[in-house]
Amino acid sequence: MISSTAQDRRHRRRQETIEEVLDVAVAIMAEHGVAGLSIGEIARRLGIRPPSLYVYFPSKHALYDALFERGARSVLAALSPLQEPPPDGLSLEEYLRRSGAAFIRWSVENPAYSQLLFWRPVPGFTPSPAAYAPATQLVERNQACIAALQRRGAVRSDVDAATVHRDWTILVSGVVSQQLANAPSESFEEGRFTRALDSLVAMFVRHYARPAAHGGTDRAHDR
Amino acid sequence: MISSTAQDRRHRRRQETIEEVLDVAVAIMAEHGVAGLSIGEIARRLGIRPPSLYVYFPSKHALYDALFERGARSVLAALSPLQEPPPDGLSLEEYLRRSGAAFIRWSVENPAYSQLLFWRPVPGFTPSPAAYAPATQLVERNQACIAALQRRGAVRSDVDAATVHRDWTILVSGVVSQQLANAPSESFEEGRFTRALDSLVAMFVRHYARPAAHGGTDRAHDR
DNA sequence: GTCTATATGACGATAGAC
DNA sequence: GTCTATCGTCATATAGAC
Repeated sequence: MISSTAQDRRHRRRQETIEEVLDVAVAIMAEHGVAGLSIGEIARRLGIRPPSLYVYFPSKHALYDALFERGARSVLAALSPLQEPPPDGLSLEEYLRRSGAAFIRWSVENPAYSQLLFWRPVPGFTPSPAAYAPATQLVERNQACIAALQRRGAVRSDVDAATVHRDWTILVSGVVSQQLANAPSESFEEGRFTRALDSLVAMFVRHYARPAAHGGTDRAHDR
Repeated sequence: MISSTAQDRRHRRRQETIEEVLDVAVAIMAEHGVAGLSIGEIARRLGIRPPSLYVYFPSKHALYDALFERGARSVLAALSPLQEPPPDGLSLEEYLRRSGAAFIRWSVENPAYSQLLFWRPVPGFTPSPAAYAPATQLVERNQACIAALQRRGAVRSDVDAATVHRDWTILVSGVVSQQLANAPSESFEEGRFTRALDSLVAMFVRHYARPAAHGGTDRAHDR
């Protein structure tokens, strides 16, 4: 049993070191770009020699894989407070505004992760299924929410939920892509593209929401 | 005069070599990603030694700069047939559909260039003003077209043309970003995101077009 | 188990012979 | 203009001290 606690301590210490390595790696990616990450630079900042890093990660690709999984878990956590079954009285507009804002905020505040996750800028690197799993979960959750809103009558019934979801991901990824490529230093609040979200949600809802029953706020294109 | 023609020939020969180098570089970027470009690989494919390339480009960044300018000129050329002042009877919807399709098609058919131009995946590289000029011209042209359509009465007058242009670039870059990141091997015609263009144009026009005068096809949100 | 020391080969880049 | 030789740095890998 003593050996067990010793193992635990060793294991915990190892995990702490791994987290430290990943933290430094994220900082370097944020400064020099995702492809600008180098083993030597990580070791330099940690005050160790490059070969020591191979104790924790068998290769640079394995390091990228851990970063990918960490990033996917992070964005999943950033979106978890408002996901799964959207609260009952929540309108499509409110759901899109909240989930869109949360995702876009995370993306511009974690540019290194979002580039690694959504742009694939590392030549030979493909994430492992394990690292990819949280990312898949994110997409599925979002798609399930839109489908639920459609069953609830908040979304036009003459279009596939998958199509609505696809178009929504295009809008959101367009905002992120434009903001990060053209003005990466602007904050979420003051970003010239992030501020377009409300306008885009209005446009999207106008096109895809089921028109309200109590009058004619909108009537083209449905049915 | 003889020396002049000799110089011309030398100069032409040099330009041909430069174009050859750039062609090979684009092919490598398409295979291994923009950051996967290497001087050694270019030399290998051209059957020369790496140092010989420094006769034509003083550094790898200068090579990227030439590639950036070449890409910007290429996309500008791909869009030039339908630009500047949009033809008189052309509706907003038709203009967006055509210019959007042309840009998206170029982007998915030239993924290496579009990543270099719009994603900035090379750590220390920033394009020179000369290389950047054609890209600026592209944006200005598009913005001018939207402003012209607004003056002509095809676009709502209660919003800034710059806002309309910003939202349009978000849609288009969203399509490109999603298509290249998730399914880069799909063609423009069969792409699961490129095919969303018509639907997105419809959504966009519904929100931003000035409603037709002859009836009530649409009436919400337009002053 | 974790580190230092050291080796290999590829890279971007420069100097200088031809 | 093209080459050889060379430099410093990188990712990667192995050997061996503690």
